[in-house]
Amino acid sequence: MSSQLSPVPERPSVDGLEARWLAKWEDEAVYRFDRTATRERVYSIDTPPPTVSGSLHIGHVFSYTHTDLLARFWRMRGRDVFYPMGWDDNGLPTERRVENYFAVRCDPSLAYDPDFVVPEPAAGRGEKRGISRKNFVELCQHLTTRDEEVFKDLWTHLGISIDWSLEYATISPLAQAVSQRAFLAMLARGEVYSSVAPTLWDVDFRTAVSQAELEDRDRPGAAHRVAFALESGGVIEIETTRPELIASCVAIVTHPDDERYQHLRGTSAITPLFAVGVPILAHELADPNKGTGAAMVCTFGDLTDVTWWRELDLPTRALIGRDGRFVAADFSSDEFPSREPAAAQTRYDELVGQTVNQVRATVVEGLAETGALLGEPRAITHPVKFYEKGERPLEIVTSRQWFVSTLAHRAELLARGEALTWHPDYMRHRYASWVAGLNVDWNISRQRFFGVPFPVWYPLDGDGAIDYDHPILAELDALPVDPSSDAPTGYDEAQRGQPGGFVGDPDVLDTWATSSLTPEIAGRWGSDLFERVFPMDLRPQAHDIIRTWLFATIVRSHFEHDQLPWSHAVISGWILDPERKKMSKSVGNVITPMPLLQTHGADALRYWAACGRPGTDTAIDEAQMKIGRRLATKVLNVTKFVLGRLDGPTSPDEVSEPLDRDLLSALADLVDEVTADFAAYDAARALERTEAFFWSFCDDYVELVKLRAYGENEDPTTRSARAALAAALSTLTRLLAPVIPFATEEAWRWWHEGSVHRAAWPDRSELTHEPLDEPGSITGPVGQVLEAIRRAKSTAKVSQRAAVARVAVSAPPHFIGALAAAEGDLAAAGSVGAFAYLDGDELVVDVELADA
RNA sequence: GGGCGCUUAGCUCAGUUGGUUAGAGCGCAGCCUUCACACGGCUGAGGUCACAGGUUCGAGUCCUGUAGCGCCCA
Repeated sequence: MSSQLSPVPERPSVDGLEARWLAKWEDEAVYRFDRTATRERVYSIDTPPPTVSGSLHIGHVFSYTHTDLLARFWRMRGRDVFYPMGWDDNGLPTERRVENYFAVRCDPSLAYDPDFVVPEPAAGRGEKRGISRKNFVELCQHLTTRDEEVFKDLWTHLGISIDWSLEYATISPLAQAVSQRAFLAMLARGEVYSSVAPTLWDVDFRTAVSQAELEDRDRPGAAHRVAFALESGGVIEIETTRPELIASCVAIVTHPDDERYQHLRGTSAITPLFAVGVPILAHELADPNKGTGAAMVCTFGDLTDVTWWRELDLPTRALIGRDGRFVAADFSSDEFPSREPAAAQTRYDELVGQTVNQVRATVVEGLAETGALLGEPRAITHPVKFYEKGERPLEIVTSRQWFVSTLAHRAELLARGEALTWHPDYMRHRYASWVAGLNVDWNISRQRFFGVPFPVWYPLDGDGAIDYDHPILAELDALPVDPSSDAPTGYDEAQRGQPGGFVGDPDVLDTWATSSLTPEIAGRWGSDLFERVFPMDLRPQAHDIIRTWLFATIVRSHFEHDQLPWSHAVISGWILDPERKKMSKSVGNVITPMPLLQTHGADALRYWAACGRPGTDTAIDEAQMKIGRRLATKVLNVTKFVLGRLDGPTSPDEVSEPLDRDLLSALADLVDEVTADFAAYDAARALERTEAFFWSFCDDYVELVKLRAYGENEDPTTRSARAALAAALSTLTRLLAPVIPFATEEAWRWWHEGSVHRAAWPDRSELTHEPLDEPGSITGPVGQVLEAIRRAKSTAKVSQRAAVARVAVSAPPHFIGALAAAEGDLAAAGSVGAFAYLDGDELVVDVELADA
């Protein structure tokens, strides 16, 4: 049997432990989920699938370690831990990475090239080669598969206790089937709808984006004051930052209480340059203090225009096309009812095909020439909406999109957020304010390529026109489908695009519309596994994706399962660089984890991460990693020492000496506290306590009992010391195991068969019968006097081994009693010849060194 | 504009429901080559708890306000 134990090396080291134990864990399937476990026994984690096309940075180490600490705790507590890992590979970030990496772009008009070879990585910023959609998707698959290996390698080396047999990817056929099934279920229940509507649009990526993907950026702009002629004579002045949209103006609005414009309400104005009549209306959102208090409503300059357009039931005069350039318009039509159609047309035709900036310059010039521009444009800085990954301001383009109905369910979604347990608790406000601020339904259509297709086709009528009102839905057992290559049931592929035939929905789903289903994907929705793991226990994630991933997952679970997808959300902070600046690619301060891992070791990095409080941003700190490494080394060394003292098995029942019993009583309290900390999702606090106890165990207790533990094995005081050392070491090793899994495993296997990571979490019942007194009532006073003896030697600049002739202690009786109970140990540890005790209120220790 | 955090030793941070003299680690200084560990150990110095009021027998902790930093939402 002892051959199962791992040998204690001459000089223990933390170097090289990773390689040994990773292989062994894999071999022994230490982290394998037991699929037969019932829900009560399971602890399930909805792991964040990282976007593998993004760069791997130290922040990943941080947050994923936090989750692993909890996984390891619950596993040792006897729960069957469901801890899968997935990759969020579908979506625009991957497309962009593939485009840049290989210098290609997707051209859906091209035919598939079956002989296509994966190109060499592109060197510079050359012209991008067009390739077919299918070839492009294959290239995305190729690169993500490779990127995933890099991430997997990091998790593995960090000792993240994932069950790799549960790996998933959001572009996999499984995920596609789940996503399509969930979409169809929402459609059947009326929670998703398609409509032609004003949509936030990125003109570079040429796709719609959702509210969750917006960000405001401060941009320089100019307020132009423009005079509109009134039909009744005179003018009304408006102020706008987007004069280029005057041709799409549909109304002027003022605040209902704004008395300056009371008399004009209900009358009409004439747009400059294009001479289109527009009504002057009232709306709450018109700010009397902004500009002149009168604003022009265009279709569409911003989201407020959309609100005005909808609520005031205004016509549509859309001019900006999907590429961000102005499209043709007919100024003699009902859509653009110009009073001077010929002049307007001439003026406008000049603008067609131009970009927003070009049109603005031309229009401002025209306004100036005609005298409609009042004064010089006033330079301002104002927030402009951007797609978070985009480079040009978003436009609003009218197009057909699929929407998930969120606004109508706002109150229920807020209630879900209330019911969720947040760590830290204040993060719930992020969710609440996001949900409260929703102003459009969730647009899930993306006009892109590498994603999950909508499982939908549309019939074509006899003229070849698309009938959007009667979509043909995929059948459940056919999922996943790709409507661009699969024909719907009842149709033949030859009918694609033919009158009387069909067309596939050309769009793909928003990435979040699939990754919001990670519980269903990882849990194999529809199989028995799902019932064993759902709803999950834990959602760990960073705070920047509360409005996307967390929100979207709640939405889906609310609709699909009428419950929360998990009971706890642990929100991790960000990693800052050593100067406490946020890491970002553009600043160039991103730190990659692998070199740090190689320098300091996995346990060291994990220790640093474990010190970070939930939700708190943490600066990268190599000094802290060194401390972690030292802790790991100490575990090895103290274990080597204790094992060197043991002679055969021990039992806590042999712990008879007061000092030893007191140590275990204090340790029993520690176990309770640390267990409570972990159960409250505060691993940092658990570590802090454990670490403090561990060092005091090494520095004081071990030093005190060292000599006694050397004694004859038959001596009860020797056996007491040995049994206490063994019990304490076993307990502390297990308490530290989640944080430093490699060193604890190494030390544990020197005297245990099987993994510490499958060992039972400590319980106070292992350690103690009845405490003699308040825990610490002996180790405390003994420690204080030991410290005084050391101080005396340190002050006298002599070795700690130097002999002490006499120690006189003046203290209250209970203190003296504690010392007397451990006098032998204290004498041995301090090389003290004699003790003298005096009654006193204050502690006074007088140390008389022996002559040298 | 609304909201949420943060501000404690040179640095990074603990400090749960108010309760002796405010803690830890790092760094710094001094000492000790000790038979588990020099990738170590021992000891020490170091703080007006951002600021101003208030509640209380008592405030780092509770309340109000101010300032600075960060973030979320609009």
